[in-house]
Amino acid sequence: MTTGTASGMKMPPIIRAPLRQEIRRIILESILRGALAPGSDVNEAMLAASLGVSRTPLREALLGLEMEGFLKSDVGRGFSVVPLTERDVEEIYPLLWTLESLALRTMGPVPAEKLQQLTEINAQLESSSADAEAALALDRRWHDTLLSPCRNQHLLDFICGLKDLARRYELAYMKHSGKVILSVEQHRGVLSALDRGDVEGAAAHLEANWRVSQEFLIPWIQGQGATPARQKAGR
Amino acid sequence: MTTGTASGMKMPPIIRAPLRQEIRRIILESILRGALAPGSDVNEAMLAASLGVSRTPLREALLGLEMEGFLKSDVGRGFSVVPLTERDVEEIYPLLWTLESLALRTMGPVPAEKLQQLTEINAQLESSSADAEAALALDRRWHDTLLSPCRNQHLLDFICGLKDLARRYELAYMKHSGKVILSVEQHRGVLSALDRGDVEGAAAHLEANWRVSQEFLIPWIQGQGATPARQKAGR
DNA sequence: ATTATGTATTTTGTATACAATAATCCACCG
DNA sequence: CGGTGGATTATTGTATACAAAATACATAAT
Repeated sequence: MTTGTASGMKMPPIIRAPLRQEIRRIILESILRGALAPGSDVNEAMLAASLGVSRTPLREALLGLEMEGFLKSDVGRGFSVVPLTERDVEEIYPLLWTLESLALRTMGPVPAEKLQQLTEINAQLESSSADAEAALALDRRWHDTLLSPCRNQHLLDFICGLKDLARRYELAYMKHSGKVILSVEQHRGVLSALDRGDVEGAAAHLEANWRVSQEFLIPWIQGQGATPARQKAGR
Repeated sequence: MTTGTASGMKMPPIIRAPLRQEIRRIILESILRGALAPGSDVNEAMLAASLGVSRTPLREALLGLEMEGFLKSDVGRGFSVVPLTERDVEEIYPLLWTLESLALRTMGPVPAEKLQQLTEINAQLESSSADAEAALALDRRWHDTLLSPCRNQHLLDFICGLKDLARRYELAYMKHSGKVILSVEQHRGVLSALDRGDVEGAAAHLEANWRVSQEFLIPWIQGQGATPARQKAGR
């Protein structure tokens, strides 16, 4: 008898992740944190060397990030980080509130236990609202928890991608302005509407939530002027 | 004096497309037509050879198609065509009608000239409704024309990807059943609503349009039983 | 001094090579 | 006769190599 993966034993299957996935995570983090500045060019050889991998899985990761909207590529000139633009903000947020509302409306009533959980997260969010980084993480957790009963995987994937795009703007805003966008009030609105079974009302509050963020970002990014465009790599 | 690209002459910039893009187009077409059967495995070496390219740009194309939802990949086992499932249909169509409605509502009033164009395309659609392939192409052109004034590029990209996903189901349906899903009536509904400036009404008709397609597909795919699953490559 | 031009260097896009994992086949055992 | 184990082959995932194109640089001409 072998001691290894015996029959009845529920071994969590050994998960091997492709290199491109880990690379993607690291690069995305760099983009979100601004380590890879908006507008800057990506040098594949350098980046590959600094990550200790070859260009093949690196390029696979870069192409993925291009499809998600973080990078763009021009033939013969390679990849560059897409700039932060007012237009992007005006495109992304309506999609977010529309799709989160859709998820909320189509996923059926939220169980009471989940409401409890959401109230709790929102309380944490209220107290820890000094630290921008932590506040964003909690805000995200709140939304993810809210929509976790949604069975539409395509929809959740879209929302997830859009949230990452939005996160870049929110992080940049908070880094530059030092301010934190607070969502506690809107979250409460969503929860109280859900509490009385008013899904449409909850959706309206969700929309308001995203709209507030958008309305913080737009004047700020306008104030930044063409800054992101000027940061366009050292040329 | 040189005869070539003189100064004032507006030369349309020579567009070089990366290989992966062309490869993507060809493979997507194969998937839509069913040449690459739902559930079947993709052999990279063979496919690369048959296309006359190396595995590098081929894999880049495959990864793109995976992100779009046409392929899936398991580590160590490579790519396979995702099966046709009822669940997928139930996920994709609500997204389509929600996002097309959003585009319609946010893009402002449709100019009269566009309405004329749309009426024309719809007439063509009505007459050529014998040929399934042609009908699908015209239907697509109608929707694309309708939403062409939309300025939200992210939104249009999402819609485009979803339509490709939907097209696979509709083509499969029409190939197997010989029937054609007709949208002429719903299109007329959209147009007449737009004609009287009723954007919300138009959005409702648009939703009805997609819903009809969905309701054709669901019973059919249920009838297919687990067929797509059984077609799962030769194992 | 400034623009044009030819050359060197860098960098991308694609092809090939290699190592590790998964599938296949066949002999052997129960 | 079914199933199990081990070698063998295929296939993937990653690294490296190479060719073409773009950038940078130096030089020459106006």
